Amino acid sequence: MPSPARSLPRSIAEVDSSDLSGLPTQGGRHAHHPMQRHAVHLHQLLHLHPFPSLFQTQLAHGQILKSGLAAEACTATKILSLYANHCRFPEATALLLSLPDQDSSSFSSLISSLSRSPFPSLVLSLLPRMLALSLHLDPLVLPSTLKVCASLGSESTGRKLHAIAITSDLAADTFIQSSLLHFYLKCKAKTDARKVFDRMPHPSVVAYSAILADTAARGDVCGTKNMLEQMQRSGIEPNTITWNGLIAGFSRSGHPHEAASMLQRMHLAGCVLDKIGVSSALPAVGDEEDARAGLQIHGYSIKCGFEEDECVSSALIDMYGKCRITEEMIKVFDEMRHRDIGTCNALVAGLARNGLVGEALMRFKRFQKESVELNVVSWTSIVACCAQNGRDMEALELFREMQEIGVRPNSVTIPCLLPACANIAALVQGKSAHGFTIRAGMSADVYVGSALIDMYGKCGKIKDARKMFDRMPSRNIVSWNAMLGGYAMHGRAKEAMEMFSMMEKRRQQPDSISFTCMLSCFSQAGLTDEGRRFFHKMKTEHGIAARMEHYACMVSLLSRAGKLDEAYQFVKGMPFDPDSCVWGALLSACRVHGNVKLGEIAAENLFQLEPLNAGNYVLLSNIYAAKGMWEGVDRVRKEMKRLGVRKNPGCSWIEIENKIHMLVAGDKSHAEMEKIVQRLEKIGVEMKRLGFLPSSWFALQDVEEQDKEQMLCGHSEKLAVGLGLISTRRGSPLRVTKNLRICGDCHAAMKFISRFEEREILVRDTNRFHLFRDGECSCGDFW
DNA sequence: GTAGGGTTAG
Repeated sequence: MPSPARSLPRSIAEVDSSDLSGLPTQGGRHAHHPMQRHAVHLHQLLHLHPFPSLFQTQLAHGQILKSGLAAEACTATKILSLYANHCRFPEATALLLSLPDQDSSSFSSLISSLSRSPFPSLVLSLLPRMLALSLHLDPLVLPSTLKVCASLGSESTGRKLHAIAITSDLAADTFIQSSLLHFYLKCKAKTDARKVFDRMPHPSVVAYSAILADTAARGDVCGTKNMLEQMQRSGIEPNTITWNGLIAGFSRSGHPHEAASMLQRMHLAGCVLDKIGVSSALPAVGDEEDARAGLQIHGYSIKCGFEEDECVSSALIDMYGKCRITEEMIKVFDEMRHRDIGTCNALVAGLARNGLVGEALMRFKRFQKESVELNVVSWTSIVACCAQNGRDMEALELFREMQEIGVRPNSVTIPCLLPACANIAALVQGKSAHGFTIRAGMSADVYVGSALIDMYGKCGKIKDARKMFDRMPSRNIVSWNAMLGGYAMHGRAKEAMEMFSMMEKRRQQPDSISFTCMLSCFSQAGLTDEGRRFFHKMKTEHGIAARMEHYACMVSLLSRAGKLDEAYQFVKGMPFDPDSCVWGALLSACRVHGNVKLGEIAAENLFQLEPLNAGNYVLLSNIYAAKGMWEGVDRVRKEMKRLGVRKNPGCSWIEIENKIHMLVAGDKSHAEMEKIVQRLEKIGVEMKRLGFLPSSWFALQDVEEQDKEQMLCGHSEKLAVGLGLISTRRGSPLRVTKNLRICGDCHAAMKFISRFEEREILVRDTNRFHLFRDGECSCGDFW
């Protein structure tokens, strides 16, 4: 016998007949003819030995290949089943397909094993051959085969199996019916699923469970309840699986109250919640309000000893993350003895959701160090985490790193990454991600498409955004809103309105976000009456109640058009307390229009709501400075000092030759800083000479001399333009993105630079795009 | 031989 340590042949062809010398022979008898000898060996090996090892199986396989004994169906079938016993499914499949004579029982038995193996997809390589040979598939194997088709989404094969079931008179079998039902539900062939169900004379509890879980998951509350009633009327009681399916379905479709009610009914029916029920029910706990229910379920899980189940724990982690109970979330994770990748991912996502980027990145790096096999979900989570928390450059870097180590981004990764490109207008990287989606065959994905529209829009490429939109094979409300948002940012009211009419024509219902985009667009474009009309239309024609962001847009719309008092009246008439966005819109308009009185009211409210936001103090201070009210400036500055509020540094990005450069106001660390400053100073001299004196109207006035000089050319957007000027070809356009609103001083300087240097400059600030061309700005100074 | 669970997306 070969020792187990002996290395296995690398391939069947490598097995030599001399390898058989070590095998036991029967009573020392040796056959003389080589063919006979092989046959004896094979006989001994396969039929007399009780449990041939994998090595022996491979030897036998090698023998029949060499000696032409392959025609012996019985031997081949035996080898086939031995391979299956040793979980060598790919070899078994290849062997069966290579046999000249194939019989239906070998196919059926191998398909049956494969469907339960880690290689269910191999079933799909056997089925076409079997169907082509018109071989009969064992009816007992049909349900598991359909299950494979369902899980792999192989719709056409499943449909063929349905036809076979009908022609072989098997369509009345309850198992086959339930399997067909499940198959059509999985393939989202709703009508066919319903047909199968309706044709069942007596649906079983399994069939009811499948259809109930699906109806609940589609959010059809009424349909689910009716079906449940019908089931009970026909004398079939739901079991644990039925209840769990209902709970999971309602949780997923965003009906937490229905899920809770099912949980209650389950309890009343005497069914005990198992760990699958726990992990199905937890996702229904969506926010702080439901946290009590979540805590109860956690207590119950501890009592039952469910917390060691990875699914239960990751559902708990997710629940605590959504309820913003982060300490408990981390505790659940840290107290687990065995963590799987799902739990690690849930933790990273939970930290990300709560803005704990540093902790998320630290944990992620620790997982890498501990050789946790991070998958595409883990990487997507950490990329999303950075992109959602302003760490855009790190998101891009992580995206690069994941590909470098061979983790392939999927159609979720891309919509997570693209906002990072959009935030810092990293057009080259965004385009490269676009290229990736085309190569990966994701072009039809509606989430990917919508994220690309958003990215192109925010990178200043509104025409490319529209091209993307027009090419999408299917669109949803997100796609439409991305396009509307793009037009809003570019102040293109005409196009936005055309888009809106197109939505109405194509019966795409606008949602609350669509109206936010429209109102913001009208605000950018200064179309007060249109804005008022849409605000009204939203409620009367679409039944959408105005939310905080709609009020903020209206305040901005009115106040930027100079109707400050009307804006203030509007705020006072709001049905709920205005938030910082609403007061913030009023305060920035007060700065533009120099209204001290209203500015003080808005600022006072903002200081209450967000005492540590430096931007509000700076705005108020600027309003005072513009009027020469130095004691006001001083008061604000002292208040900032008292509270320890520091100015949020201005930060701009510019992309030069595939590389994003970040410039921070007052930070001189960029390698080219000396040249940048020289260039800007030269421009400053020219501006002075030609009478375009930089107004220091918008800068904090009462500052030390050194700061004043820094302010003159230290603003980050100016530094970025300076860098662009010294490092790109003459005449080529510059695109700059800023984390704050562009200041008046810079606005004037950009106009000058665009003419003096003959450059098109596109600056995106928090609000909108400003296209500077030949001394003018697209916003018509309405910034 | 058929039905139920956790993690990434505006």
